[in-house]
Amino acid sequence: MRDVAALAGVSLKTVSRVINAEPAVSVDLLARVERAIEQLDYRPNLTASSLRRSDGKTATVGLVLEDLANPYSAAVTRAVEDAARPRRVTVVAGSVDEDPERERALVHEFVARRVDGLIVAPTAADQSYLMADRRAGTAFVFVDRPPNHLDADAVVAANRSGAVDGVRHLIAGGHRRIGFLGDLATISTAADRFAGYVDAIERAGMAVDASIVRRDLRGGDAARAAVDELLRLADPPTAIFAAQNILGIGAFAALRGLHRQFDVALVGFDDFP
Amino acid sequence: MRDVAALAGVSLKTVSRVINAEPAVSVDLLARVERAIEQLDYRPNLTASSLRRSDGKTATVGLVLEDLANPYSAAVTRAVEDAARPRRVTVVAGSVDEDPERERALVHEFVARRVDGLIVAPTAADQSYLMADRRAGTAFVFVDRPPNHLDADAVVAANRSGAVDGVRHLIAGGHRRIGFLGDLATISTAADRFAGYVDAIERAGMAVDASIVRRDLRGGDAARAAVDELLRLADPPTAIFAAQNILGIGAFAALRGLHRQFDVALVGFDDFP
DNA sequence: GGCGCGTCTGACAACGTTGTCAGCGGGTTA
DNA sequence: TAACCCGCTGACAACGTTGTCAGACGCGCC
Repeated sequence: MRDVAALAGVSLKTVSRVINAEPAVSVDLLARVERAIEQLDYRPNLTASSLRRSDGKTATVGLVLEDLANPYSAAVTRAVEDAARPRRVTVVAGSVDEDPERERALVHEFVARRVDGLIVAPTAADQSYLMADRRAGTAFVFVDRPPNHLDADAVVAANRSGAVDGVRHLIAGGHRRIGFLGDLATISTAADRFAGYVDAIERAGMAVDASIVRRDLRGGDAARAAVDELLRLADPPTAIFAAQNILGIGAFAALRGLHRQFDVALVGFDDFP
Repeated sequence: MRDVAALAGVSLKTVSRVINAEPAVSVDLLARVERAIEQLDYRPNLTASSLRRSDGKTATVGLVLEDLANPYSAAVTRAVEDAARPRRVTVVAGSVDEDPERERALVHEFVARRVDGLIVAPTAADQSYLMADRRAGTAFVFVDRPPNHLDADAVVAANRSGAVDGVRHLIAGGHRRIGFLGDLATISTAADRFAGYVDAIERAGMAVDASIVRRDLRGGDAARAAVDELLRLADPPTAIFAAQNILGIGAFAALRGLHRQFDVALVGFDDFP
């Protein structure tokens, strides 16, 4: 900026005014400054600018998600980007991989970069550690799962009622033995979906059979193995409710591998292409 | 930081030394400062720090990709994050959506934030506009497609030979009429893959039949419609080569919709779950 | 001619941090 | 005893920008 001011023969402040499109600049100087900027390929330094600015805003939001490569996190990232773009806000993102330590580290890294707000899919059992940061001015919103021990806004799916609907659909199709595949029981969404499964089964006057329930499955391969196992039981399920997208993909692959994709019903929570 | 220094009864510089783990601090002061940091919930300001630092590094890389929600971009984002994490580097990312204007805007936004380097999947027909930024110290690497009119490193797939392999596989399966589905012909990877298709067909002593070639397809729905059309031809293809993941997904859906998934062969470039 | 007002411009300090350098005290060497 | 070095500490300037304020100039009015 100094060079631009020198080349245009004006003060630093005038260059700053041009860059921020402040009105009080004569057309003459405006043109001179713009030419100098062009000539020198000057690029404003946003970090310096947000340091000095009175509101201290960095026009950045942080995204702390499960795994940027998984379709759900990717969709959230993209949706946040679309909301941020017209507001000229930039998105920084990181993956937690269900590691509470990593969640804290990411949050603190983003706070150190002074993001204006943070969108977090919580993994840790306790988010009260964010209290201090919130007091210091960082905004927090949670997504996918509600925070624990912290009162804050959260955007979550209708986990329980969604699972009820899915299982009812299978019951309506005449199924009486419906297997369940679920993620880690400690994850609140997984717990809610399982509760919905139990609900639907019991309200249909049936009992949950633990032998065809597989919880704490991590990843598609685990789901695949679980389905292989369920179908080898003496009294195998005729339908499967997969309570998460990756598990649904794994279950589908298993059924295809066994050429059973047309006679074993499959309903999956979440979506995938 | 000022408050921490005051509470610990030391100078700003000493606090700075503690934060940056510089060795020349007595254990006594170290403990006092750490206690003060703890007590005040002090969080260092990385933007101010990188402004002052001699190397001017921000420990940030920018990712300019096609669409953060698409599996390819998501996988790249995640891979970059995994490489960045151990180096304590943060990732900022944005979607271009094949819009050259957007590519420039994103790059300039990231440069204004003084990212240390940029990883770009180029869309614009000309990347020479980056010359000035590169001179100014930003590092550039390209991914998925090579840059145009700019000499820089790029990481790309074996587009041509990969397409040759895919089509040969179909030929080896006895297919003589192989349909082609391709993305915008202006995209270099799409052009290369089409060239590979032509190569394989011709080297097998056959001729490319333009009536079963569909290029410039955007998105799964377009691929679906194209397959519907191809299979209604008087002399329909017995196999389809889909030169991109989204197109492959669309083609697969179309075949299933027509219950032809077991008699029309399908090979797709790229991968998806 | 003097005054007030509005428009434009620049000098200066400040944002939160780190690089540089000088100073202090105490031990070691010639 | 003098000279020197080493470990530790803080004062100060600087990074690139913007907020504040004061000044210069032109214009219209009394």
